[in-house]
Amino acid sequence: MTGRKERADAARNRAKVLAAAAVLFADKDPRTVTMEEIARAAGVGRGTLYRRYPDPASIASALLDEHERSLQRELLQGEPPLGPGAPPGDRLAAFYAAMTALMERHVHLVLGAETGRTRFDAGAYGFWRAHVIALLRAAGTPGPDALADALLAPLAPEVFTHQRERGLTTGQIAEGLTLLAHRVLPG
Amino acid sequence: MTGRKERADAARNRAKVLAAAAVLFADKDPRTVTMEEIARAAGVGRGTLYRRYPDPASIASALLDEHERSLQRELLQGEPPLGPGAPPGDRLAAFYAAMTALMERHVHLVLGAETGRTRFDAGAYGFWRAHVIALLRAAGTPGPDALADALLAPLAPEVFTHQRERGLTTGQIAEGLTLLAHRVLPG
DNA sequence: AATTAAGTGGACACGGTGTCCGTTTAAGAC
DNA sequence: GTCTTAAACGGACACCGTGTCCACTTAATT
Repeated sequence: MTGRKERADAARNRAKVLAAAAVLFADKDPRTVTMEEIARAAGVGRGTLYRRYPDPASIASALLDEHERSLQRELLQGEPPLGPGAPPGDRLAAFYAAMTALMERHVHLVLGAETGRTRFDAGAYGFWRAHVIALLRAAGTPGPDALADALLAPLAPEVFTHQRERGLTTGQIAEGLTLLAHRVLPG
Repeated sequence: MTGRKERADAARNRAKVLAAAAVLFADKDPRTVTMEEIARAAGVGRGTLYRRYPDPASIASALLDEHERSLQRELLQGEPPLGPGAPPGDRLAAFYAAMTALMERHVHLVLGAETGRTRFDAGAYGFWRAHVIALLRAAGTPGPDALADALLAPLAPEVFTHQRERGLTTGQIAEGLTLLAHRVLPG
């Protein structure tokens, strides 16, 4: 994945950076974490940081990557209702539940990974989108392209954060989305 | 609204600022418009700008205000299906259509008005939220609090922009939301 | 041990922020 | 019309983050 050979000092610094960044994203408002800050916390020069990552968002993405890939694998090859086999409505509900759970643990990173609209340009969004479109098609829903973005919108980290701050529990949020899934894709 | 008497020069500058800002928000990426830039374009000192507005978002909000209030009036007292009298599903669909139309004309400003999560703190969001909750209650939908935010999420300006850039027309977006409205609130 | 290419980190120029305060100017009193 | 005063103005200032550049260091190779 990362061009074959990595020098020992480079690997050491990459680890330091990721570890330091993980702490920062968790401790402060993830949107205010700066490159300078990460460099300082990691004990690394600014230039070194920029060599690998263009901005804080890409560092958060690197930290998030593993978790997202894991969920993507389950969607493609896992057990129903998350994986193939269950009716579309159930699969959508399961997807919502999984994403909610992922957010519960990693909102910091998702917030840090998204500077404004970055959300849609990231590879992950394309994956979720394709998945939802497939479910809509399987249910014969008209205009799946437009609907898919609408159905993914509630998963924006800002929405999740806002709901939690309003006093809603993760469970309540997931229940709301389950209802949504089953009304949109009855079955 | 603004403490009764405003001095002539103050009023003149306020007008200059709003006019200049309107142009800037329309011409460039609204999220990159800076206070310095607005001050320069308006031919006004930085201090003068800060006297009234704390940041570019508040200026965009000021420009947007009139349009939002107008829609709010229609929701409360206008003709059905936007105003009271129609079944909840139809009213939600009409609300979606109206918001989509408003975005079509003023995405620039909505994008400029929202720095990250500001969306939820703004007064307008509370209004939309209360409206949607009322519709959900009227239809006897369980857990309206959690669902309301989910149903409003597709109206985030970033989502709209993304959809337009993907090639969807405003009409297709509105159709998708209409379908969503009627599936969530059948009637 | 010598070579070399990758990696490092700090300095630099730039641009935006928000505040502070000496100066200007409109509005009301007489 | 002048005077007074408080509001409004605008530029300077100190600060912080950005992204680049390049002289230096260090790991890997022969």
